Amino acid sequence: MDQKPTRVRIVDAARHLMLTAGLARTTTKEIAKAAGCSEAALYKYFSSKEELFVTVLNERLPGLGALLGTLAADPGGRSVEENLTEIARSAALFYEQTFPMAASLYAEPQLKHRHEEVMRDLGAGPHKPIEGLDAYLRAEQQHGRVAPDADTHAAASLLLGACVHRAFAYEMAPERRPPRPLDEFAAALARTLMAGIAPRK
Amino acid sequence: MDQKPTRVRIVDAARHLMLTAGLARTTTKEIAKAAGCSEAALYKYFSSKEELFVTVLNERLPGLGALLGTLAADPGGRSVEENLTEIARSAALFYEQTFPMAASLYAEPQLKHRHEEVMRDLGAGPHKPIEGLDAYLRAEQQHGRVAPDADTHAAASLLLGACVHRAFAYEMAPERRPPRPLDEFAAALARTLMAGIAPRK
DNA sequence: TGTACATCAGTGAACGCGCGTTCACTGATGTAC
DNA sequence: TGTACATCAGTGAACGCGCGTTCACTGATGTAC
Repeated sequence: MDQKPTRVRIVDAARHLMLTAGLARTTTKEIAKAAGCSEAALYKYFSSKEELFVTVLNERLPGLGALLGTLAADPGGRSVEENLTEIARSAALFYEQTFPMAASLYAEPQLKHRHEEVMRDLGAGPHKPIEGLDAYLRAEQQHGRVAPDADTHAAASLLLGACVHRAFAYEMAPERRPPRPLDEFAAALARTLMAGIAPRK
Repeated sequence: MDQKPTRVRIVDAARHLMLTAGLARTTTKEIAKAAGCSEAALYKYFSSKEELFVTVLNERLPGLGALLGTLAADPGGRSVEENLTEIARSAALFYEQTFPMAASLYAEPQLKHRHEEVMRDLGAGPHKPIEGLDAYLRAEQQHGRVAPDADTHAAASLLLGACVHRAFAYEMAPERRPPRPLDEFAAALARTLMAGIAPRK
């Protein structure tokens, strides 16, 4: 059982600390300790701590785009409401993981700005899932499974917004659990939203 | 034109820096400079920097509860959709102001934890607006202006979530403006949501 | 009124500490002959 | 095969810096007699 390469262990350690300890407590010393190497070793692979952070953000943050893109191309055999439930579930899990780290960036405007530049060049960003869901809903509109006069952008904002809010309000406050389990929450959002955008019979 | 008391100038300066410069760049030196006093003066009024921060968070963050409480007690002469539009407008403005500062706390778990304790003792917190809006919607349900089988909690999560998400995705990224102006956004959310929870005729 | 003292908001300069970063170095592995 | 050298991942110890905090002090104002 030989170890992973040092570079990988460093990025993993940094990511783990950023998620659990908060950006401010993620120091070079702590990263090195968690990665099992010296602080000096960090600088063999990254020119600065900021570059290491940007690497973590770009290499190790999961994307939400895949699921949304797939659905827009092929809605599958399920109803719109079932798809929306699944999207809400995935989005809530995604934001639970991602949100604390993204939020941290508001404390370090310089780091946030560098991250945003990279995101923009990649065509990514927090507005992308909205656009993806919007595209999916418009595709369903074409198929007549969503009312022709429905505001798909508003609907996308509502659904994903509720998932972000859940992460914002209830994560990292371990003593206060969300009032509803994830599955029930996702289903309720999809049902409530669907009632507003379903085609009139 | 005599000045405001030093304590007030310190808290104002700290708040302003937290909002504009980010938590990590809000140092005692910068606060003192902005308040026009010495760093030592900070310690005449606050026992530590953290206490100053907690003071700012508790004394100077606006609340969203007031509007929601008023509406629950007295829906006024307007339609539910009009009220929801107004709520969405207020909430979006509120989160635009508040969100960057609240998000900063994710970088400093210790500070975040202290803030949460105070919030809990005050009975406040980010889940409260949801509960307030939920209460308002249930009141409207009593009056027959919201469908009896509507999921009011899901509806509240959707509306306020979309407002948080707007702040999250588009604030502090000055080059990328939100795709829709605030008024239009708020109206679209209210209309889309209302279609789902209005009583069936 | 003048005088002696108490109070108190605020300061300048220094403090120790932990941070990100650098530097000269080591020891293992590969390679040429 | 042995020997001399090159390469390279990684290190221990130190560096300067900026941070939050403290301390002895000042100078203005209030108060007792």
